[in-house]
Amino acid sequence: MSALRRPDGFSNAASGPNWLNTILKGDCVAAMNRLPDASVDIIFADPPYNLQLNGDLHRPDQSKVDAVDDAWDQFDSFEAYDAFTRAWLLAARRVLKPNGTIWVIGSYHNIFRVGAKLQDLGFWILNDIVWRKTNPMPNFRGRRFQNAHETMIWASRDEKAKGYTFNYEAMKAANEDVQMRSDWLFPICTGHERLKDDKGDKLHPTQKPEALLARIMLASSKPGDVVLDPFFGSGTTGAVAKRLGRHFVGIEREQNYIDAALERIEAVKPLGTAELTVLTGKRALPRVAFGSLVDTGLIKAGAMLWDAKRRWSARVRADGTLSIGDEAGSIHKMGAHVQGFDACNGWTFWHYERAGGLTPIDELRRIARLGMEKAGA
Amino acid sequence: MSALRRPDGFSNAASGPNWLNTILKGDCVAAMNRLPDASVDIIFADPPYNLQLNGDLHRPDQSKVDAVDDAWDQFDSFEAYDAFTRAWLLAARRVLKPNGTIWVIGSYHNIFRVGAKLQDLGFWILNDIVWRKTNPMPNFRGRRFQNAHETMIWASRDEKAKGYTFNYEAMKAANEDVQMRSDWLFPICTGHERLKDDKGDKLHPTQKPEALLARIMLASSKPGDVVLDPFFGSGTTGAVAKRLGRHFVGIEREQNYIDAALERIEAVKPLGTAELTVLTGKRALPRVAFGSLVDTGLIKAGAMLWDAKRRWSARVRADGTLSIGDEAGSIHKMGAHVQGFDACNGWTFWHYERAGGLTPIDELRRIARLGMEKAGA
DNA sequence: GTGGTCACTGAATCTTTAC
DNA sequence: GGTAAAGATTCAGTGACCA
Repeated sequence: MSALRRPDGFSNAASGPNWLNTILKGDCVAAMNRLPDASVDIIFADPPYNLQLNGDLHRPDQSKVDAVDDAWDQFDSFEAYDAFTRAWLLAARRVLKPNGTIWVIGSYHNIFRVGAKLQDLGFWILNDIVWRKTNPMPNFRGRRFQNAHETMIWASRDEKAKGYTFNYEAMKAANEDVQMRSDWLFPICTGHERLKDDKGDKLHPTQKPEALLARIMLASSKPGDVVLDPFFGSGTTGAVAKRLGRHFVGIEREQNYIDAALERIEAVKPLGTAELTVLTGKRALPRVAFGSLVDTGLIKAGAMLWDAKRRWSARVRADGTLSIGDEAGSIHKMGAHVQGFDACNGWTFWHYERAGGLTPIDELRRIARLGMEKAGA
Repeated sequence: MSALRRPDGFSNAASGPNWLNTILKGDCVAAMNRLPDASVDIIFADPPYNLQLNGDLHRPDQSKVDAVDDAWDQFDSFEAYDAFTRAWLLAARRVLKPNGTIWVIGSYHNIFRVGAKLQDLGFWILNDIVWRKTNPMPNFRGRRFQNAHETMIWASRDEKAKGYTFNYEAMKAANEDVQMRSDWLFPICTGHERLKDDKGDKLHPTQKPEALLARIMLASSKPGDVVLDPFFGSGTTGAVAKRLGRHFVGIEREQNYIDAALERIEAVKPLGTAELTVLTGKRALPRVAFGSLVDTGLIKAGAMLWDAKRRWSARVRADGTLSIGDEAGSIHKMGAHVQGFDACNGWTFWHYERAGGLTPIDELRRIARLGMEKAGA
């Protein structure tokens, strides 16, 4: 294992496998093949886009656009690009945990090929996410629409993997309490965040903004998770992972990018547990069994419950089930039963009498949780 | 040709081929195969998204694909969808004019496969456009991001086809005078625009908003162009085409959709010629040789020209070239020369003295064009 | 410090016509 | 077909420098 020095500041510096929080040098497929099966929680991949640029492009002021013409972005054909994509996706799939997810970013030049190959290999697309750029480069010749976005695909390892991490509440809380949409707005990476070389030019042609990676990790990983980036480049994934209390594994071929990324990551200060808790949003609320409400006396065995319009009623039994005539079952089952539905949230369907009106039993659950907090549970 | 009755209100009702402004009933590949080569200007296609093959899909040989519950595994399903996509894209490519363009809309379920196949068949992607929905359906389970957009691919027939229509200036003017971006914001189709069946339910599951089609046609077609929609459905393409002075050809298999679309299109009132006039830029104006300004006396041989800041000057020669010291050449060449650039627009770079100030020689070109108009040239 | 000007820059599949 | 010439074209920033 050609693990490089591990940057400072990781709590597990002395523990964990030797490839954790390091940058592996070399080809991404070969490097991934040296990692164990099912060893990473999420993968962020920013593969070559295969831009297929022709000649030079000049701005109206005659200055030349600094194009991405690096050798690593050159492919002979779509077939060659597809073969490359298939190879690294296969390697990535093996190292991904069964409930892990993968993110791939691209533009219209490559993203359709990547998406099709993801599906071919059995990955299951969860969302396509549009990164809308606040400040994209214009279309200088006025021959197309301004290319103002890039596309990310978020996919689970396979269709049956339902246990992937999605911090729904955290995303909602971060989005003014409405669901986070599939279109995200961020500036491109400029200013001081953009790494520069000795001459003051951009170090890497396609450095991604940290805000983008932060949202990805906050949405789809937990503190302590391992994030793999097979096209590590300037190390944005590693920097954000360290700040957010995740572990990273980077793979990169070029030594100058590795050096810059290590230095960058070492300078990152991890957030404290308290700050991370805030970012993670609402903690998962403790589950409350309806029966425990009976046990603790919040509601008494024998009490009557109604739906909001008093069309149906049920009696609370000592074991925490409801009975209606001869039938009995959980609050959910019985709510579904009377309505003729397959499913029902009994907490919001059933109500109890209080001060002459009806109150959802969810209120009792809330009270029960307050009691659990006080108890330090 | 199984052309149906042509809706009223088309100026060419008595002329044009018999398939113009009609809906062809049947399979889209078979129907397109009955149209002539290179006969349509743009194609808008909203193919089935459904990868479960529930009866909507046919193989290229017209045999029906078995429904979902059968032994078709995922890979076979994707293969069948790819074959279907390839078949209709090939047929579409033949009927598209050399400088025509195609729009395909889809979601993450199918758009990656469609995009890859477009590239495989030689189409050249110009943009991918994101339709951001103002009012998307929420994600009810809270297990993914709200799927708040759909993706459109805009492609020319092949890489070398540079003569496609793109009304850049009109799009820019419609967007607060900055160039139109690749992310568009529109509501989904609801309210009175949404066609209803006898029971008041939505007639078609995926009726697209007219605003979306309007932007597509205003951006990439001219009045009088022919717009083909091989998955016509409720006829949004036809309705918008008629309103915007374009011709349509629709293909649809289900008679109830055809009936509804015909009725809908007949009710549309076309806009007048004046309202349809498209803002054009300098590209559309007649060319003027600088020498002709000298010939007509708008500027005199021997006159001096300066750049806007009077850093450089040049002398007009009788043949319409400029001289600076020993060097001479066109207004463009000399403008580039003094600045050390490869290229320069001499019309806006060089200025002449008027009323004590400097005016671009482009003003003289404008005057010359006015004279050409009066002369009826 | 403040404000104004100017130079520079970003994953880019970026022209049209005449000869 | 190719080559050469004409001529059309940019948005949201950041940062340096100067008054």
